[in-house]
Amino acid sequence: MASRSGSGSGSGSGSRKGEDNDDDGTGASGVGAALAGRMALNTNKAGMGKVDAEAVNKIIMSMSEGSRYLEAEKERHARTAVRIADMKARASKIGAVQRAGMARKAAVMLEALEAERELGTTMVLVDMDMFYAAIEERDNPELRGKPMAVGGMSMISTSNYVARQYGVRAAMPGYIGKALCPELILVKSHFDKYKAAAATIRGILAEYDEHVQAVSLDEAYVDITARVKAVMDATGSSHEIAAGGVVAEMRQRIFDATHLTASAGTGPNKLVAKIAADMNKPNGQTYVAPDRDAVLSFMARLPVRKVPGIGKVTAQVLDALGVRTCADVLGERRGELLLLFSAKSSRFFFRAALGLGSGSSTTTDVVRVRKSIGHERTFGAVSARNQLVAKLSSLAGMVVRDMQAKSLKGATVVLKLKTTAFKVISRSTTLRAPTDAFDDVYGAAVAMLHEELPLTLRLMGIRMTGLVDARSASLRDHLVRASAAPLLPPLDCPVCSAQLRISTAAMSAHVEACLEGVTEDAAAKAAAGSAKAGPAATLDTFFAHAPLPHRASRARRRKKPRRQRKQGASAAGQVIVLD
Amino acid sequence: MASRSGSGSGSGSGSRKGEDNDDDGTGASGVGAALAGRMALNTNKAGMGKVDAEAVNKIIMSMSEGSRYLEAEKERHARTAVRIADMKARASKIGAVQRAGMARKAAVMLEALEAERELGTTMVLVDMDMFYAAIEERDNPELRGKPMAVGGMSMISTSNYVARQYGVRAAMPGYIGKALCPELILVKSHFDKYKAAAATIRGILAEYDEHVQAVSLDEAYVDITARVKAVMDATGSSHEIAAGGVVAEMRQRIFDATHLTASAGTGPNKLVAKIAADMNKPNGQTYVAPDRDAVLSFMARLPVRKVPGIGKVTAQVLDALGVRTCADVLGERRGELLLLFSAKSSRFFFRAALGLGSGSSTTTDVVRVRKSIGHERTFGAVSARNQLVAKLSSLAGMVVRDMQAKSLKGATVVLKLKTTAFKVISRSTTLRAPTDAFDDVYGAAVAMLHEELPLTLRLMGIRMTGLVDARSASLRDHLVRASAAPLLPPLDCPVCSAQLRISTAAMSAHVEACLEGVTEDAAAKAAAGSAKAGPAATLDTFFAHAPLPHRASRARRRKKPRRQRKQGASAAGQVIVLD
DNA sequence: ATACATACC
DNA sequence: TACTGGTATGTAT
DNA sequence: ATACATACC
DNA sequence: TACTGGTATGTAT
Repeated sequence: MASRSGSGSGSGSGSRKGEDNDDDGTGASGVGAALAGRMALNTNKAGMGKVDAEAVNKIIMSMSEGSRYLEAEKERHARTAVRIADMKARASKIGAVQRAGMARKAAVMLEALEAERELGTTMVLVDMDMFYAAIEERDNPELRGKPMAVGGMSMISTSNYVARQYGVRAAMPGYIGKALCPELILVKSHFDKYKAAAATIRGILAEYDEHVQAVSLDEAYVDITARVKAVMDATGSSHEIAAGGVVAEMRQRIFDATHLTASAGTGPNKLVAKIAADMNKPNGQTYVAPDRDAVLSFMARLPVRKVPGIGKVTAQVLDALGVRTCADVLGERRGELLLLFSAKSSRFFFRAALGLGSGSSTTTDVVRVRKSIGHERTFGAVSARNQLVAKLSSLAGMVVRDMQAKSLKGATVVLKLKTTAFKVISRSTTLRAPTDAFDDVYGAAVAMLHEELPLTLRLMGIRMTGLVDARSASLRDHLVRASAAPLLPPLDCPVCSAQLRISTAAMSAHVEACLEGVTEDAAAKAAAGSAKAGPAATLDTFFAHAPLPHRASRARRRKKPRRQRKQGASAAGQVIVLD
Repeated sequence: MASRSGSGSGSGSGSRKGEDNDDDGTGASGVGAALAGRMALNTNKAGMGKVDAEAVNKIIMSMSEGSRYLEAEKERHARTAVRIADMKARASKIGAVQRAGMARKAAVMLEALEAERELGTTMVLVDMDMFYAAIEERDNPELRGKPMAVGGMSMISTSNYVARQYGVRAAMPGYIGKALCPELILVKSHFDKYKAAAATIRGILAEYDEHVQAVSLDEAYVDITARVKAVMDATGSSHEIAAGGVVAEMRQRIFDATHLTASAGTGPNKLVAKIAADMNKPNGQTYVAPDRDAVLSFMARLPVRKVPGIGKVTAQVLDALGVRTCADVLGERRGELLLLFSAKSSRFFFRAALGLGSGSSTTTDVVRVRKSIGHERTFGAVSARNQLVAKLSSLAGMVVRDMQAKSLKGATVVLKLKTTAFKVISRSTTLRAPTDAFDDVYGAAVAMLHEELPLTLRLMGIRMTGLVDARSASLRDHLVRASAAPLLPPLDCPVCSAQLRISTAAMSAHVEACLEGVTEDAAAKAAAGSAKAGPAATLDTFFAHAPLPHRASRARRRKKPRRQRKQGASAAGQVIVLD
């Protein structure tokens, strides 16, 4: 249930900045209040100290009154309510014996997890303060001290701390911001400047850790283990002093280079570092010692909502079970968690509550591989087929351009639609072979769109998944086509060029074998290709440090339409995929 | 990849008996020989000591020459070959570092598994010797000493030990048996007698363990833990002596009551007991002490093929990796297994190689719940729609009758087809709600069949899955319809005028069938059949000891056809299912 | 494979 | 007037 | 959810 | 002449 995003999921243009995007309940009660809470802001956040939450929520609700957006929100809220009710019902049915048994089982699991604890790493999360807004203020001093946000009337990316006093924050529509604070200045975004600053910052961070992991333009993880050790060895100072000094130095250097402030968190893994960074904002730093007790007491009082991966829905569900803090996760209710959530979710909760981080032993070994590429656009209500098709063509063009720029092909075309009632629909088609051709992508998308129309839409998107390296794909492609062919004509081996009249099964075995002998060759070609491809034209905050050669994923075959899957067309020669 | 059937999967009418149904390779080499090996018999089995494997295989192959069956076998063999080649290729790519790392990981896993070992139970598998054949010999002494098998020209269920000398064994077509041994006597089966004997035997076994678990008519697990302990306490004898005495007594009592001999295996769990029972056949017993070393040395030299759940395909794949015995599983290759197989499969291999049994702590706590009910029939080549539809109606009648007799309803109708080329096709439809109504089952099946025709078939089957208790289902049904089915109008069949509240797909199938004049007929037949067919009308060897109250599984909703899933029809009120 | 929900910035 | 865009992942079917 | 392969008796 | 029938489970898509 909880979604766990790994180290580097990220942000494209228009992304909102993280320091104030919250949404939890206020202290109010009742259904209406609960919904208000769902939409409203959290006063616990940086820069929100003096906000009158009730007044702000009242304005937000009045602005949304009767809107399609609010109606859709209510729908979602109703579903969460049903889900919570169901879970509570299940919880109430748990007998004392079962409860005790599960609590014991949870204790055993927790012990096993504890054994995985590693404290040898010193990780820092550096998080730029109100990044976009800070850059705009820096470059236009007139803005300082005034309520300001980067974005437009439809959506705000980041707000400065003055604006936050009024309840104006990221992911809020500009017109609501204006309602909250009529003097609010909305500044258009300047991504080139943000990217330039981000590059400067990364350059500095890379001096501390060549594998610095950028999460977004304004956030990055830096492994300072070696650096801290060197300082300790040289100065004889404690770990805390050494780490504190290194982080302070990093922040100072960033400021000197960019005139932007950063906050930072230091801990034995990314999870702790990330949470710590949130505790002393803006322009501050927090340290958690690489010590079991220090980590546990740091986590204990933490609301689960602060754990990255536990969002508003999961936090609400947990709250309904009486679980609010990480200590609660490890306490009396631990057995229920095991019983009521999936194995993955409960394990994730337990790991987080123990402050254990994401699992993989070292941080530098995780090679991020892009898994999808897509674009989506919001527009005014459109029903006309020809208009929608035109927009789709434009989206397909963007996606194809990005795939080609990255030498990737995609196997599955995902069409995303959002109706004017804010209902989101997704449809997907898996192609016979991965493609980067406009006609394939556009054709599949249009076909799916036509299946759904008539609709009145406010958004469409196209995304490609099942990405493979374009060059290795063409080889594999051949293989797949050959092996899926119904009858058996003479076949050419795409690798050694031999023409063989053998069964398709034998042929695919042959090609596999040939492929083994050619791998280095292909890899070399791939390397050459990527060298000249150069830095991508697209905004590329994600995976900024993922090595180029793309791990080819399993080739996929398109399910043949049933009509064709007749007796004659035996399944001979299919490529059997191993588990 | 390996399929793990639990404690009690079983046998229906025409089931072959287990003691000689093997199929592994002989010592021959080369592609042809490998295929021969795939089809041929294993001379390692009970009663096959003097068989000239090569001669037998030659005859078998010559009988099958050019048959559709053999062609289909070759196809399957080719796929396994590709799969093995692919796995070997993957294995060859494993670097030394990765190999060492995985071997270490495997060692850790093995240690964890070892911690789960339980030795407190004494389990026996009682396996009747050549059960059906023994009963026929018993009741017709003329057959003794002559080569004989129960079955017909198309299929043999069991053969006696004389016939096995000729290579005649279970799961072999009778005409091949005749070719191997022209004097072979084929005796028709008499299931009433077999069932009567089985009931007598179970009655005896139940005196030792009231929860005796019947696997099939001729096999059962008996937990004699308490009995053995009582004997030890009373006589002061060792565990081995006490257990040996109890098992010998059981076998003697079975013989006294039925004049049939049994073999038995004794061990600390079902896995060990089952394998042990195979080691001293016929009319013998084998004991494995409840001691870690005893179990490990018992398993060590065992070919993996002897592990229940590792069949001929998995054994071949393992063999290609150099894994033949359970010791091999735990040896140098253990890292590769972890890398090359799914987590479930490798864990299963490891557990088995350690002699650990199926996992659940005690044996008596596992309540077997039937998960599907179905029927299938082989017939001569048929292409005609009306004939196929008529057969389907008959199958639907059988399935519906069985569901009603057991007070079950099924959510999903699975149609199974086998072409005259032995290609197996399955199609399934999940209904709006679980049903036990003929029209629903038949309608869905016919609709799917029509989607596939034209085909020339040799078999059809219908199976229902997603079973729920019929009474609780009707409640749930209401719930599901109320929340998930926005509009489900009653439809009138324009042919028979019946007003049916079924899906449109089912309806159109119904109409088609009506047009062909099948439905009323079939429905009438089915009704008549179910009326006079008592609860015991079906052969019921499976789950003989499963308590009646059926655990209701999650209700399912049928995917609405896309046309209906439009903007207006919001998803409000759906039942949200928790994880 | 497909559809959708959740989460992050 | 007016509630983003890009990506990953979990879960159910 | 759907399709198919493997396995057992 | 001629290669079953009933059930469970794993895996991929």
